[in-house]
Order: sequence, then C-alpha cells, then structure tokens
Amino acid sequence: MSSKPSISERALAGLTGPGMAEAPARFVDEAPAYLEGLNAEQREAVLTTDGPVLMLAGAGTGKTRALTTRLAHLLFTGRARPSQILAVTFTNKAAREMKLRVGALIGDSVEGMRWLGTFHSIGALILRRHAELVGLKSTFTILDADDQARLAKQVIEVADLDEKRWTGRNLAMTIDSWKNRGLTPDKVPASEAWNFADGKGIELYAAYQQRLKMLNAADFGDLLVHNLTIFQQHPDVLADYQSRFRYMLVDEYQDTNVAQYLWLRLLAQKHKNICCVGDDDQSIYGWRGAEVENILRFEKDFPGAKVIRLEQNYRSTPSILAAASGLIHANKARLGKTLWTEQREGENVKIRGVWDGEEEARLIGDDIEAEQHKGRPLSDMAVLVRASYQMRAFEERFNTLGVPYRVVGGPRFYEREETRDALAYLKLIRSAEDDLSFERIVNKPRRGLGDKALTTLHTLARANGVTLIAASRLALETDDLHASARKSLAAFINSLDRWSRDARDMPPADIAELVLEESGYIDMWKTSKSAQADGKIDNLKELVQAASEFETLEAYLDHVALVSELSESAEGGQVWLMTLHAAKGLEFPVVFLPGWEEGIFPSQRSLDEKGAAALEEERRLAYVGITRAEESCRISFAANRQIYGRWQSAIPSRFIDELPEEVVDVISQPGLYGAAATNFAAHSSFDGAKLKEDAYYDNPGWRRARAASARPQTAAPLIDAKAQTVSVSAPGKSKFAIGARVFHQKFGYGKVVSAEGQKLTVNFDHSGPKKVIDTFLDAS
DNA sequence: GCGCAGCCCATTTTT
DNA sequence: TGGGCTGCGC
Repeated sequence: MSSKPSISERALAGLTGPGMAEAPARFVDEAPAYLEGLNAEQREAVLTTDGPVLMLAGAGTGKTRALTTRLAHLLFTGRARPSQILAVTFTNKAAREMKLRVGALIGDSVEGMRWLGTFHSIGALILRRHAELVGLKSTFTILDADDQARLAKQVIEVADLDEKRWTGRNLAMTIDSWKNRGLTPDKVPASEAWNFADGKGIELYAAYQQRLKMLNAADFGDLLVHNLTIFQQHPDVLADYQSRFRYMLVDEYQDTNVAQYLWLRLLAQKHKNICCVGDDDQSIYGWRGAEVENILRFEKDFPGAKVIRLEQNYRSTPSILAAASGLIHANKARLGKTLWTEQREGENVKIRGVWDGEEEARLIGDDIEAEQHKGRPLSDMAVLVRASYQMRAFEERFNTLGVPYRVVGGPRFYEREETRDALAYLKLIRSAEDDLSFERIVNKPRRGLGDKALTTLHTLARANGVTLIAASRLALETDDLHASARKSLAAFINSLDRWSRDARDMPPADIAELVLEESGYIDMWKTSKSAQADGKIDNLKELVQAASEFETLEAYLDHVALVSELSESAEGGQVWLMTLHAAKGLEFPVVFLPGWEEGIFPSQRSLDEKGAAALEEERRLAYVGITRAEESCRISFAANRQIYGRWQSAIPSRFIDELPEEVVDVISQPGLYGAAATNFAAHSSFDGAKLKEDAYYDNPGWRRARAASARPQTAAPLIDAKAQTVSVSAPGKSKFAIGARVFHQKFGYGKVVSAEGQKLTVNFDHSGPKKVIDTFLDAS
C-alpha cells in the first residue's frame, strides 16, 4: 500500500484550499496520474461522477480499484469534501480495505471520511444523533443475534405460548425478515401476523420492540429501520443528510435488502449522485433478505442512470471463465455480462466423479500434496463447500496427512461463549440497564443464584418497573430470597458497584482484566476440566488485548457490537477451508469444489423452500465458487456419501451438466460408471434393493461422465477456441443466423439449427446436434 | 441448584 | 454421526 507522494500532496493541497468547488484546470487538460492503468470501462466508472451510476462489476474485474479511484477522483477534483461522501459496504473488512486503498491515493485526509463504513455502523452513527426521536437514549446498546433470540424468547414466555413450538430464535427470524423489509410493527400487513404463532406475530413483534425500548437497546435491524422512521417522520433531519451527502457509493449492491434500499433512496433524493456497484450474478444472500431485484431494476429506480459494465477479468484463465459463464447463463433473472480475458493459456476445469465422500477427501488431499511438492504454497489452495458439515471430512483427512489447514468462518470470536460472557460483565458495568447482560452472568461463575432467584428478581423488576439490578437492591432489603442467595447477591451487586466506579478512570483493558479476575470468571475456566478451557482462557486474554486498543470502554464496546472478527492473524502455509458464502470476494490459484451432487449442491432444502428462485441462487453460488479460481478449478462429486451417519447415494449436480463441455475435462474412475450399478448394489446399505439401471444412468451428469470415460483422454486443449474467452449471457444476439455453416475446434463442421441468445444448437456433421456457445464457433 | 443421560435435529449467516 | 437441549435424579 504505498501512496504516491505527488498525488497525496496534490490531494492535500486541493482539499485544504478554499473554494474547491471547481475542478483544478490541470485535471481537465490531461488525465491525472491515478487513472493510469485503468481500462476504458474502469475509467468511465471513475469519471462519470454525476447522476446515478450502476457499475456492474463481474468477478475479478478490478471493481475495488475502480471504486476507490472513483472516491479519490471526487476528492481530488474538489467535487466533495471527505465528509460529504457516503460510502457504504456490507462488511467491516470491505470498509477497512476501501479506507486503506483510498488512503493510499489521497493520504491522511481519508480520516475525514466519516461516512465510510458498513450499513449498520453508519446507521448506528445516525441513530445515536437522533435516538430520542424513536424513544431511545443516545447511549443505546446494540444487541447481537444471540441477545435478540433471548429477548424474543422472553417475549414468548410472557405471551404464554407453547415454547417448544415457537422458539425465540424463530420469532427473532420472523422479526428480522420484517425489519429487512423496512417494516415496523404498525406497517406489517395484517395477513402476515400468521407468519408466527397462529396470528400473534405482529403483537409479539410490537411487544419485542417495547422491550427493546425499555432496555434502551436496538438490534441490527433497528439500526436501519429506526433510521427510516426518523427520515420519514422528520423531513428536516432527512433534508440535512440529503444535502450533506453530495456523493454516495454503495458496494455489493446486489446484496441490499429492502430496508437498505429505501434508506439509500431517501438519502440520494437530493443530489442523485449515487453509484451502486455490484454483480447480480453474485447475489447469494437472498435467504437473508437480500433482493436481487434491487440491482435488476436500478435503471427504473433511478431514471437516467448510466450502466457501466466491467467485463475484463484479470483473475482467471479462459476455461475457468467459460465454465462459470456457461453455468450462469442458465439463469433467467440477470442483467447479463460478457466476461473476457486477455489470458490465453490455462488448464481445463477438471471434474472428478468418485465412489464416496471419503475418497473425495483423500484425492483432494493427494492433489494438495502434489501441488505442494511442485512448490505451490498451501495458502494458494482452497476447498470451498456448500455447507459446513461438509468440512469435517476434509479436516479429518488433512489431519491424517499432516496438512495444515485453516477454517474460515465458524464461531466468530465475538460470538463465542466466553467472549460474550466477558463482554456482558463490561456492558453491565457501563450500563446498569442492561438486563440481558445481567441475566447472562449473574450466575457465571456459579454464585448460587439460579433460576429461582432470577425468577424472583424478574417478578420484582416487573412489579416495580425497574431494571434487574435495581430489583436486586430491593430484594436485598426483603426476605424474598433465601439468606444464602441474598448474601451472594449482595456481594455481586457490591462488586458491580465497585467495578463501575473503577471503570471511570481506568483504561478498558485494565477494567477487563480486573473484572475477569475479581469476578472469578477466569478462575471458572482455569479450574474447568473441559477440553476447551485452555482455548477459552486464551480467547479471554485476546479480548483484554483487543480492549487495549481503545481509549474508553464505550468506544470498545461499540466497536465490538458491530464487528464480529478479531483482526485476523495472517498466517501463510495453510490450506483454506470454507463455505462458498465465506469465499465471496476472495481468490485462490487452485480451488477445489467438492460435493457437487443433487441434494447437496444445489441444496435440496433451499429448493424445497424457495423453488426456482432458490435454484438460481444456488447456481450463482456455484458461479461464485468457480470464479474464485485463478488457475485451476477442480470440481468433484461422490456417488455415495455418509450424511448424519447414514449412507446416501446421489447423482451428480445438474450444475455439472451446465458447464460447457469444451472447457471441461472429466476424470472418471475406471470401473466406477461401467460397473456402477452392480458395485452400487454390492456396496449399498440399501438392503439388496435392486437399482433401476435406467433411472440410474438417465441423467445428464452420469451420461457425460460415462461418455468421458468411454472417450480416450486425448485432451487436445482447445486453446484457440477459448482463447478470447468466453461466454456470454443474457439476451445477446448471436452473430450466426439459423442455417449458417459453422466450424468448431472440437466438433468440426455443422449447421446452426436454433439459437437462444448466444447459445446455439448446432447439428454437427459428425457428432450430431449439440449446444454450443457462439464464441466457440467460426464461420466456415 | 447441579450434573448427566438420553433425545432431537441437522444450510448458507456480511451486521 | 455428533452437538446442544431437556428433564430427571441427586
């Protein structure tokens, strides 16, 4: 990240100078240095500053570069001051990277970009300034998913519902989905009350919001929904922000939900300089409320919008791009892009069918070792799975091989039990209103204050309309509690008071350490026989360490509320293992994509729940997977697999069949397909059930696999055919008319019989009708 | 109030 | 198959 001094100097000069509304002349006459190395579309994306812009950035097309340069350009040319730009991302990581890279261009003045951050962090910032408008105090706490579920559970308890049938987590999810759509309880359509608890859904939602208000708390969804309420009810506040944000930039626009969309629309109304960056083909969070629709109808929402497509890919080989493009072409709901690359060489995408999941893990392990022996660093390779339960097989294999690996995702640092406990102590010290935190740690470590004592306190609190801490003080004056419990509670409350006092003039790390020691919390784990205890103690130390980077306890806790990751220790020398979702935005030279079987990927459960739309989303997920690969992409499927301890057989994923044959090598295992039926019967745990051979073979994936094993593996690489890459998508028109004679590198001469966009069916003289993509053909 | 045995269930999860 | 929760027995 080296910044070019000359540019930084210019930036600072420009930024500090008065009257910076006009662009300095030198930028008009000659292209500024920061545009160097950008391709034509990236440049356009940078220079089209005014009016709505949709930057459709395909995978690996240098999106971040275009986007950060655009920000720098706005600042350099004096179009906006750092504080007049709103730049939103979804993840803290993306925000951090953007800030870093803009900083490299413009220097220290990036610190003035106060409105660069995640939707939630900016929402929180705005909400703190106007909290009283929605009945909160500016010191409100932010609840995470776990708190949310616990609060929802309490609401269900109070409503006296069957808690087995209606869980807190379910209610929290229902409420979340309403919030994702920007709906406050009064706006939820009455018919949707039935989404939960036999018509009580909306009531419960309202009760939940009421509880939040009492706790002076907001959940993640509220950070945006409260913003919307404020904007709608207080036009003066909205107008203020509308004027302030002269330019807006939104990353990963395809992942926005309705609430975020409304928020953006409201804020963009005045200047209308909104630039949304995204890729409809990489929208994979529909199940969390993301609406691909938002990006698909951008041009309607913002009339006069300019759409700029970044299509030159700098990441992958032609075959990988062709495979990904061919696959995604099967989707209907998309804007359509044509990715291409200047790269010419590259191996085909490899597809391997194996007997079972164990073998799959073994072969991938072997491949990884082979690559390693060729000198490839382990961290250049990644195994990407659909769901985390698929990871275990690989972890086991890597462990036996002694291959170091690293799992991304999983329980996040700030969501772990011990971290949350420790934070609950700190939150309670900061704010005595935090009943959820009180409940969490009042008996951790054990203080003899269990369910019974807690119920007593709850009753007292409710009767007097006070917090649990206040109720505790009352209880100490009465004999509602057993003498032993009372004694213990008194000591606990005493400690809390003392820590609160100490907290006033101690740095956060010292308070954290003190509290963890004095409360006996650390000791609880030190004396624990649990196998995880050591890890937990380490985590607690890390937490104290993390706190030392903050000046105040408030600053630290606010940071923690919105950030789930501790800054990652970048260790090389490990294979990556993660879900496809977690891999979005990353890239690796070698990518393994196991488990491409019907039912697993696409996931049967998704399909059952949401049907065709889900299938498209699964396909986008597959697209994301393939496009992570720079040099080598290896897909595999297993005929049999143990899932939840039960053997199941599966047919290859339909996605395999959607990959263009030209760029794919199928590595079949001798005997697997030919003898499949008999083998299957012999090994099957199905009690001798005879397989219907026809049904077994009659699916495209197996047909292809079998065809491939029959065909000699000459593997004549189709470098010329795929050289200029590649595929094609949505309603484009083919350059070949129906009936035209064409030539294909692999299949020879033929005649076009039908066309669907750029996907043609060609009747080849020698091999009969096949579906091929326009770009693989030459006129004959 | 605590601990353990048996039971149930099982995606993806930016904040 | 294994992790998390509940309910029972102490």
